[in-house]
Amino acid sequence: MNASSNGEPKRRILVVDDEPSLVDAVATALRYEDYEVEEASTGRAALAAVLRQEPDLIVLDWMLPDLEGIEVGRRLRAQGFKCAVLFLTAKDATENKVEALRAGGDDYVTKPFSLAELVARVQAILRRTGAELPGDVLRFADVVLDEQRHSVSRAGTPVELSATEFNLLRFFLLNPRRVLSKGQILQNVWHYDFGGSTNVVETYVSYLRRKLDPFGPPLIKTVRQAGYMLETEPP
Amino acid sequence: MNASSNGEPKRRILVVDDEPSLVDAVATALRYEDYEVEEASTGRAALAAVLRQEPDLIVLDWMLPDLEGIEVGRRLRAQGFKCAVLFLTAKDATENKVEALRAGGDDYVTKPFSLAELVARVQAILRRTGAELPGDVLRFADVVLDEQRHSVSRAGTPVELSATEFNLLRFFLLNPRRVLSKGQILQNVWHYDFGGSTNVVETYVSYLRRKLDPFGPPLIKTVRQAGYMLETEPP
DNA sequence: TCGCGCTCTCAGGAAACTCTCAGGCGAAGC
DNA sequence: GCTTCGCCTGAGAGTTTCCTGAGAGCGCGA
Repeated sequence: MNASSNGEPKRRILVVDDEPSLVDAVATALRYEDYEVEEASTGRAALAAVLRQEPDLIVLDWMLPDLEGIEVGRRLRAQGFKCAVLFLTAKDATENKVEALRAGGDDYVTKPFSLAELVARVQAILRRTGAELPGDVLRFADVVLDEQRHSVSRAGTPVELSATEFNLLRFFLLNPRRVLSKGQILQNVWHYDFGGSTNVVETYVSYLRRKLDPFGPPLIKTVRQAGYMLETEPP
Repeated sequence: MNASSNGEPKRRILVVDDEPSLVDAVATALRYEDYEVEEASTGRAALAAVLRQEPDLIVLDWMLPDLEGIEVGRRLRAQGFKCAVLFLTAKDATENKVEALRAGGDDYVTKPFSLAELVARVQAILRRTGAELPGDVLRFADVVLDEQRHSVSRAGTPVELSATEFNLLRFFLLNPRRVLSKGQILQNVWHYDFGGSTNVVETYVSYLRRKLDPFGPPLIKTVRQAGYMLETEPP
């Protein structure tokens, strides 16, 4: 599994070490896992890069030409950056490990390390950090609805929906591949106990189709005399 | 610093290992750091203890008499427990480490380990998990809010805020990219239990926008019928 | 007591949204 | 082929929601 196979934005990683070949190897390995990687070779460059890139994680060498890696970590925390830090250290003494972790590092790897282990650690940390990510997310085909952000996108493109449109789509996403009668829809989305014309439903289905279909094949199928159904055409 | 010096409830930790002396040593060290610690010696006992205690973190031996530690971790995840896991493993092969991390464990320590290191790791993990706890500085995009100095700046320029404005912005910064309903905001910023008029919220959002937006793109997006959200426009 | 800043209410206006209506189109049935 | 019926959708009126200027009340320090 890579970092963005499901349409989520790539996670960003900053790699900081003064040895170009090492930075290169690590960056390549991480890019292969589909992360967005930037590189820096000094502590100050790293601080600047963080401001620009806002990475989710920093792979940070313990020994840098200008600032100690640990000092870089401290300054970031002091400025309110919460991103995770994975220290690279050549020293093997427990003392230093403890110091690194206390300084706000989330983990460390002792040089020399295998790329496989480093990548695994990175993934473990990001899985943990991933709290920012999906709230309650509903998906169907290439449609994503995020309840916390009240946002909808299709095929990666954000789509603006009004409140009623949003609720209607939400109801469809909760019942994919099932025919929903207009009565059911009225009851669940409009909270009408009953009565009333079902034309509102038709109108709003029309709105949804107009907003969603430009980005892909039709999603909402009408089943005459029965209702509507969220469905993708079989290829 | 210990776990509850600031009046927060103690964080709970469950220690699982079949070697009593080890459990004892670890538990004692953690209690010394002011965590609330329970102990278990088998996988099944651990599962039962989790149900009872709902710990924030589990220190889990890789090898247990009945269930493999990793299996305990899997079952917990399967049951929806999200608490962090720190594995204790005697095996030193990278393969196994990688497997553990991939299995959803959050970290691991190789036996033999020093208590100092273990405690440091525990604290590092809980610092992450406990991200809810307000740090000293909150940041979103180019907005920085320092709780200690009670100061706010955007794009480097200091911005003067009244107390209510400050608290409102603080609440937004604690919940970035999430829609906050006016009711939620009233409850958390104004501490109104009831559903009075939400016009105050609108007024203060207006104030915040007036003070913050001159320095950059809009930050607080209104989501009609739903609330407000701290967000930056995607470029 | 006065002045000042802060908090909050109120109300007008603008914008967005909801829903109705009616004409048109296509499918199903005769 | 023709009719009937159900569905689609453009237009627009009515309603809701939101924004914001103005100002009253309050507390605090001078």
